Amino acid sequence: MENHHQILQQPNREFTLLRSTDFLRQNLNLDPPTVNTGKHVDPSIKEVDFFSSSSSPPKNSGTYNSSQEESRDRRTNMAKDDRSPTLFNDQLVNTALNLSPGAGVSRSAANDENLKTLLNTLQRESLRLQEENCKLRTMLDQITKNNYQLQLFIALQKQKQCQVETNSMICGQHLLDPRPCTKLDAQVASFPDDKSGQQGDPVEDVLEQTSSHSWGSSKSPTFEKSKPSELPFKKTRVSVRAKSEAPLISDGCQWRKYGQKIAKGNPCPRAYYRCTMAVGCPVRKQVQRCMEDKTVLITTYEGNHNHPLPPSATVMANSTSAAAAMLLSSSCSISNTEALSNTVGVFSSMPYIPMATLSTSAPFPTITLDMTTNPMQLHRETSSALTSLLPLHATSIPQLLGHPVIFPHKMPHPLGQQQQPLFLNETMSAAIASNPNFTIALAAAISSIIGAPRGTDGNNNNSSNGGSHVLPLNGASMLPGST
DNA sequence: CGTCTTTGACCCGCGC
DNA sequence: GCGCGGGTCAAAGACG
Repeated sequence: MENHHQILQQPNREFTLLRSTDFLRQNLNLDPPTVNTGKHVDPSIKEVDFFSSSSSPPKNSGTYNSSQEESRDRRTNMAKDDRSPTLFNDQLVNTALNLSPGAGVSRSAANDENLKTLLNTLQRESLRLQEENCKLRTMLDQITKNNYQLQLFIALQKQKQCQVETNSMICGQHLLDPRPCTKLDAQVASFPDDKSGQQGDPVEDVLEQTSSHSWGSSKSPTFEKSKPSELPFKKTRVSVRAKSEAPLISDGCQWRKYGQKIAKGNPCPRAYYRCTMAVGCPVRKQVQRCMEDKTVLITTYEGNHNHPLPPSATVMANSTSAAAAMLLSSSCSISNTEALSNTVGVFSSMPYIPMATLSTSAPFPTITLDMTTNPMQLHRETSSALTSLLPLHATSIPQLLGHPVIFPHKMPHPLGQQQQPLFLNETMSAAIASNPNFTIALAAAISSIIGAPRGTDGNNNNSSNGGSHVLPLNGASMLPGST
């Protein structure tokens, strides 16, 4: 744009342009100053507008005699696509207008004809490039999406293969009671045939069942009450344990504190937060310090967001939702220790997968993701190393898991500084949120739970005994137990 | 002045 | 039925 102004501000060139206007109007079948819309357009303004912006191409497109309709359509599409607004300008400025003093644009019809031809050609070329750019963007998005889906599929296939091998080795030791194939299994099996996720992603379909639910209070008028049998995740929670000196870990969402209580058995107060990124968002969280280690912050989430999230918040939400989705397997049980332990191999190459504990002793089933037991502690000194180990693939995760994403990653935090109390917390949340392996691990863990054969040898513990089992997300050994 | 936090009161479920 | 504990509400104050 500045180039245009600079050019236009030079007296000689401005003169030339005005002359060119006369010619275009008189000899090139241009409409008179009254454009198609009937509005009167100042000729000089029309000239400036002709070179001004790609987002507002000249209304008077009389220069495109041969392909006027086609060009108009293209310009319309181009105007809608404001993602690459500079291409059109650059083409015109840098190439079309040979306005160097030596060029000597004259009033001759031949030169103006050349100018017209050049403009026409370059207009078409720029439009073609616009379209190519659009296509390439679409392709890139698709490739990114497929890449992550492929990662997940490979992980699941590896896990399944190991599981089959293990089952063949230990079939004499375990009584197999194959659980009826679930939706997740079926969809994972057909995963390669799932083109562009149109048929629904396996994890997404599971997560869709984790519909919005209340924190558990029957008072809340916002949330529709339904029977637990209808909403299996109605009162499931995902708890994240992380070391943090700050009173609140930043997870990319906007929270409003609505209460605080001194819970019995813990002198540290428990704070209650509600998501305020959208009206009526049912997601709530509790934040409380661990009584044994006050540097450990326990954040418990419940519910699914009903609005788009920034990438970090999206993956965080998806991760916790995926953890909650494990509870979908309440009809399943985990007894095949070896089979589940095979997931260790799947995740062994992952830089950092937190330990996940499923507790059924609490009033509500709770998945606890322990970020404190990892040798790589989340300190300021190690934050850079940590983030370097955690690729920022946040944009690909939500596509898989069905949550729309508005913001690209590596953008300024949309919530401002208030929600970023410490760099440590931002790093911590980024560690959770930006790690696609974490989500892969959770998704694979879901599959391992559902895919694992049900033991009937009496070793199973049901939920009534209040037991818990540790999912081998970090290579830890699997404790016997079930939900 | 609008937004957010604090905090006491209230409601509800559950166990006895 | 009563008491306890968890969770939520809402008025008041703090803050930018």
